[in-house]
Amino acid sequence: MNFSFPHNWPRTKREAYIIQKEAADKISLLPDIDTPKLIAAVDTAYGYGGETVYASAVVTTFPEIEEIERFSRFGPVKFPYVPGLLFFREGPVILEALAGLQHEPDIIIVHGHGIAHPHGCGMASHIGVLCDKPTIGCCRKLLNSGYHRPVQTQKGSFQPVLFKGKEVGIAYRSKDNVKPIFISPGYKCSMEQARDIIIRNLRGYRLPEPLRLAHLSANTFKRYIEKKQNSHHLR
DNA sequence: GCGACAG
DNA sequence: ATCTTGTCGC
Repeated sequence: MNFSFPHNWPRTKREAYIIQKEAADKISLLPDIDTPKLIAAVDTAYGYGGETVYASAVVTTFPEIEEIERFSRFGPVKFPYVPGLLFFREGPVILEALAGLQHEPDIIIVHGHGIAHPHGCGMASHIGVLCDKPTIGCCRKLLNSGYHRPVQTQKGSFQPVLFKGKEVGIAYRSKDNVKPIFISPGYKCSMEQARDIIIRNLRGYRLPEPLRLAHLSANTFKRYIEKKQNSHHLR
C-alpha cells in the first residue's frame, strides 16, 4: 500500500488526544466502494514481557476468502496501553505492515473499534484516515462508550450499540451461545456495509476469517522472530 | 472522587 | 495483550 506515513508520534496522553481529535475531524462514513474484491485485515501480538509488538496484515479475496498475501513487521512498544488510545500503541507497527503489502485492498478490517469509541475515533477510524482507505472495526469487547440491549443467543442476532443517543456500532452474535462481537464503521463505510461485510466474512469462528488469519499470522511471526533471536543470542 | 476501559 | 494447567462443553 502507498500512503504518507505519520512523522510525529505522541509521547504523552495529552499529545495523543490532540492528534486523535484532528483525525476524528477527518472521518467520513460515506461508502467509498460497493462490493470489495480484496480485503485486508490487521492484528497484533505482544512479545514476551510485552515490550515488543508484532503486526501482520493479511490480504484475502472476497467473497471466496482465500489468503493471497501477508506482510509482517515488529518494533518496540512506544506507548502504554490506555483504553481509548490503542492506535498510538499498535498503530505504528500496523501501518508498517500495511505499507508493505503489494496488493491494494478495497477495505481493511481492524481488530479494534471504529467510531464506537469515547471520542468517535477508534484505531480502525484512525488507520482509515491515514491510509484514506475504507475500514471496519471489529472486536470482542466494548469500551465504556456504548451500550446495547441483550442480544438473542442465536447466530445472526444483533442489537445496535448506542452512545450519546446515536448508533455507533452493533453487537452481533457470530456463533450460537458465544458472546457477541462488536462491529463499527471506521472510515468511508456505513453501518450497514460494515455489518454486511463482517457477516459475509464469517467462517464458523467468532471473529471474521480475515481477522482470524491476521491473528494467527501475527503469532506465527512472533514465535519465528523470538526463536531466531534466542538461537542468535546463544552464540 | 471513583469506576470502567479495544489490545 | 501476556503468563499459565487443567478442564468443561460442543
